[in-house]
Amino acid sequence: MITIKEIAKQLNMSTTTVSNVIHGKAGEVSGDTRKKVEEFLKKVDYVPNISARNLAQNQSKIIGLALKARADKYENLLMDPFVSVLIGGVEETIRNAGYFMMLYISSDTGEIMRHVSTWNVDGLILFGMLDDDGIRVSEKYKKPIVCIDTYSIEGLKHFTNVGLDDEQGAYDIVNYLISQGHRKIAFLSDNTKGVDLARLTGYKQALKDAGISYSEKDFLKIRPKSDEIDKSLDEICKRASDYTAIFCVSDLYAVTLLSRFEDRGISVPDDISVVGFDDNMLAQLHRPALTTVHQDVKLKGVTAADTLLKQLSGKKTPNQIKLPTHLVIRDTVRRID
Amino acid sequence: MITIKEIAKQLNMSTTTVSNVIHGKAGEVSGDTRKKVEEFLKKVDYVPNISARNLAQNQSKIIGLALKARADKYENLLMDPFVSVLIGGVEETIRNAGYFMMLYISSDTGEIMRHVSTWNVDGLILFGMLDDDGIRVSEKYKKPIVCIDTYSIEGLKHFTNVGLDDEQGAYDIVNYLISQGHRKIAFLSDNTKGVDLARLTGYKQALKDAGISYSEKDFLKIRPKSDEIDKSLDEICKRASDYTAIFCVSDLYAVTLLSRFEDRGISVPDDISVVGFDDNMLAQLHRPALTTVHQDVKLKGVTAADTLLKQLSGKKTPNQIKLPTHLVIRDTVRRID
DNA sequence: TTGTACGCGTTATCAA
DNA sequence: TTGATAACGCGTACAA
Repeated sequence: MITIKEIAKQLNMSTTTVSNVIHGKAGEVSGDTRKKVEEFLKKVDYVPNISARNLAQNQSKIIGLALKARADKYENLLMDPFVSVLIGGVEETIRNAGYFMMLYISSDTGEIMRHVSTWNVDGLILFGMLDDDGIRVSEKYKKPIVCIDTYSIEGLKHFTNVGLDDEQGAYDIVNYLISQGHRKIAFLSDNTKGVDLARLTGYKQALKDAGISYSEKDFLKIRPKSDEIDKSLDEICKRASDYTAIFCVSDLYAVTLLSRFEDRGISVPDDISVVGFDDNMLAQLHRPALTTVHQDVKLKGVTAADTLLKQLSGKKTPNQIKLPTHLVIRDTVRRID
Repeated sequence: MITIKEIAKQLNMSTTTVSNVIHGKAGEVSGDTRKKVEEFLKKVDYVPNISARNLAQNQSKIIGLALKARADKYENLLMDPFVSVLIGGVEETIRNAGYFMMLYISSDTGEIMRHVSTWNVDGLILFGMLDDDGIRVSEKYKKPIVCIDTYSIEGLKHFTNVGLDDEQGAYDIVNYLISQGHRKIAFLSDNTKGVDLARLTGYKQALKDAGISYSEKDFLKIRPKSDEIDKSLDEICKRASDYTAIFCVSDLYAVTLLSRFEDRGISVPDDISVVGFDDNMLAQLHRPALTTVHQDVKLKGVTAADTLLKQLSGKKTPNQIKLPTHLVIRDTVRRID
């Protein structure tokens, strides 16, 4: 690793001049020396030392992507196709802008914050924060923050959120179910916070607008931990006969349920209709193919990164960005009369 | 961000003392001042500036995970469940060891190397390198490198590889197919390099050992790019009737094929048997559930990271680590006579 | 046991 | 147009 100092010595000039050439401060250096330096740089394959640069400039060119893992969910957050596609979108955008991404997965907000300050991260993208996590973060960290899928009212005051019209998406698909003659529709999820709450609200609203009543027992709770999922799935299967359709809060759950139904000889959509939310690979590859709500997950990641980049360059961004959804009708809903 | 200097000033002592306390050099500092400093550190929530530390120590505490994207495959590498689970395993291991992970996705080896040297990355995990990529890397970069699933003979000379007994796994499942009476077995993949070559070799060997001949046309080539995949899948479907079974090089392809067969009214396993490789979520959730070869992808990531960590602490590691596979028999193979 | 002084590689300020 | 020099925050050899 050759340094500027060394280069300057070998070229018999000052580090300033070399540095100026590197940064293309054309006005400050004669075309002649510029050429000489540039050639030399190429020859020795000069690569700047980012630590030194960061120290001198008090910045880092790093954007942190902090994923807060829910302890009760997967052992491996990246198992979820949603998460990985999201990361892909963020990474690509950040890289193209000349920044670097540091991925940090943790269920401990404090740990995330310590990490972010040691590295002097220039900006932060937060995913999976619930309730007041975000506020705690923003008290410590005074640089730009963009959230993904965060719905806490407090959080929204402090930073911009990139989300989805979850409520509308849920409303649309439940409404579609109703238009196909369904009136006994259950909702399946593992919690009632954040995104899941928004989708639950859309579901309830659609029922209400159609004059269908909702009661607590229409909420089918799945427990995703590997040692519990089988049991909770069995419970759900038993209660399935009370309904003509089930709206699952995600494709992953919908497809999981579909498989379980198939194993038990329950035929979809003949015996019961099932719909999901996300439109990911699972929904597309499964047979029968899943009727679901489409969202562009990669775009979500790209948008979040773009928004942060804008803030980094001093631009204002809206407080709330909502990406659209649309219905994807495939083969898991039957018209009933 | 408070600095050591500032702390020393406020406490009326030298930076050395503060630094010594931070690094737990117990012998060098009296219990009294130690306590005083420790309390103060906690109070002001001191966080070291990593850039400065790295500069002073000429290290970075960063481990780079470089994924070489194949331009002809997905638009988004992280779409592949294999890749994302792998990343999860690496990240977790690295984080638990007090290191940080920097993810870098690129199809340009030179770009990866520039990135790695600017950040003065302490060690490197490489995935997706084919042929001589690895050698080019190792010429520039003199710190520990661990490869994942790299089979180039040249590469193996230079650094340790964490792989799988791909050949054996392929041999086992093709052998299973043969034991079920199949003799017309096709191989489906998108290339014949690296891992795919190893699996192809296992497949051919199993055929050979059973006295079944192989010809070029038994290689069914899939083209995974989104604008080509439909066409190539159609071609494959047409040729499917020549075979009683198809061994797909990955679960992703196997499940993709399964869906396509279903759409065309070809019944699996009644009309044709299909097997995959990986045993990922797709294989488990699809119905009929896929008969496949299991590999522990997360363990692969964990092992790669562990191996690198060992090298970082000066230990020797074997040149080649091969993780085992095992057969998972589910519902996509029919016994024929 | 504690303090001083310097080096790490870069950028920035100011003078020449 | 160029060069000397200070500063960024930390670790550490060496002196006290």
